[in-house]
Amino acid sequence: MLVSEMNTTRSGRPALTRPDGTPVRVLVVDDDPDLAEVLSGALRYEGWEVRAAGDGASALAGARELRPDAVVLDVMLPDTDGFAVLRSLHEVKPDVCVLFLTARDTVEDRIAGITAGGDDYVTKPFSLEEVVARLRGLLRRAGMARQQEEGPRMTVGDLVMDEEAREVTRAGDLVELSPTEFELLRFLMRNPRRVLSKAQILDRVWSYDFGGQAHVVELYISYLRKKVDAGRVPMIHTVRGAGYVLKPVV
Amino acid sequence: MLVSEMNTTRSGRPALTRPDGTPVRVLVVDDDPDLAEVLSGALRYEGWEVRAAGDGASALAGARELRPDAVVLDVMLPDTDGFAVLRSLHEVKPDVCVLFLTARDTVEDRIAGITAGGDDYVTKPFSLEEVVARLRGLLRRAGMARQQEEGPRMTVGDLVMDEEAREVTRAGDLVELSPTEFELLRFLMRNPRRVLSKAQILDRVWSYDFGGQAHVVELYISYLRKKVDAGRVPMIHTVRGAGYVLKPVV
DNA sequence: GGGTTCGCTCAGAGATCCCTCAGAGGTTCG
DNA sequence: CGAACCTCTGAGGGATCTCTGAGCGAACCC
Repeated sequence: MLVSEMNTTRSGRPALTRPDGTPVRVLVVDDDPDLAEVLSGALRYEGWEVRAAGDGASALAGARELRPDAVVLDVMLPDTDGFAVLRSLHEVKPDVCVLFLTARDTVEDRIAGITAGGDDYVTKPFSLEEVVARLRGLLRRAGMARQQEEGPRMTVGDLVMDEEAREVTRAGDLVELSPTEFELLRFLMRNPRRVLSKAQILDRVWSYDFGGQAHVVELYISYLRKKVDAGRVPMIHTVRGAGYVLKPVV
Repeated sequence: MLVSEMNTTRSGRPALTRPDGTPVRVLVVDDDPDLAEVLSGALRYEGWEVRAAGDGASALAGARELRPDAVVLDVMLPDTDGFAVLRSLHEVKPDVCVLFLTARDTVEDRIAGITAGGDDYVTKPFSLEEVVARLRGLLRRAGMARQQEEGPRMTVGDLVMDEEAREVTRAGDLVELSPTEFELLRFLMRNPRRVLSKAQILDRVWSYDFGGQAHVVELYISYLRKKVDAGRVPMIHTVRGAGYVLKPVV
């Protein structure tokens, strides 16, 4: 296969593909057009084929047409509730993975049983990294894993992240991270050798409704350095005026 | 056999398979579509091939087509009762295993009749872990046990669980557990080194109609720690903001 | 070299998460 | 019918996490 024919993300990273090498297909269902747009953009950036819908009816129509591998589905929809849509979706395509989006106070309500079938959910407001990570997890477990680097393990130099165990080691030593630190590092590790601006990081790692300053990114980079680079050859580098890079030690 | 051809669960665990290596086939019969959906999802997650039916007639049709190894059968059905279906099922496939779903107040002699035939039952409302465990037990006893790790014994580090004897030992010492504690630990042991969220645990270990808070999970984790980790190197770890992991002591 | 911008780090307030205890209500079993 | 056990709710308290603000140093620009 020619390199030019290879399915890659816009970022140049090899994409998670279907077994036949074609892009993963995802349907996004949310009645907030802005949110649907942001989500679709983020998923396209992963190199996936995306289609959006605003209600249950068009979600079903979209599913019939696209035959998606995964669906990102808001639990609260104008016409029906998510659980009914889930059933119809499984009728259309029994092996589809579903990632539910729920409001924080809906969690205990109708979510019962959803994760039992292997599906998953995230609560609003979420970060795009989290949505992408969960989707990748779902797709991987469902067998959509043609990518070489497959398995829940990610490596940059001597830095290793096991997403399932939520464990990070540097040169074999365990590095304990808070949730935000973990997500930030995951984003950096998924984009090694590539300068990421503070704005980019903020957009991906922090929830979409975060109102604060880009200053937090500096703060969390400093936390990460203390834990990941502590006393070792640094992997996290500042590019003044541009952002940060994670580079494997040569 | 290639690794890629191996029949595995979505969670990556090796699946229980038929003697020829193909997935176990299960028919789910329940007239509540939500429940049938959740059950089917959970069984598919085990790596099994599942088909659902909502009444006795379509159950028979499904059985003729799928030729299932096991049937999960609601005793109360809209058109007939489960026992009539059972008789017809045995005509279609004499060696099929049956797991009955019964209401709490089902007459006792009927239950006695069920278990006499080597089949089993669970009372509603049940937890998915319980259904899956019972099915695995039935299939194992029926000779559907090609999996290496077969036998009713499960081991993580020095922690050993005998599912049939309902006995748990840590480093040889007997650990006495209540029913819920036992099921929680079984779920953890079936997913070692893998962070499980409170929602996941709730969906799997508690009954599908449980309306309470995820707070109970914390409580039961604390009970388990007192019994399993008591005075020893801890195996149960909290991952703040994510869930819990069971890890063998290194 | 001096001023300015940019980035790093410390300190601390407030929020959140998690653990544990105590006890009510239900169930089981003798 | 009573005792033991089990399950769950609620509250308190402690630990951790996240973010703001401020001070300081380094890099950049003239």
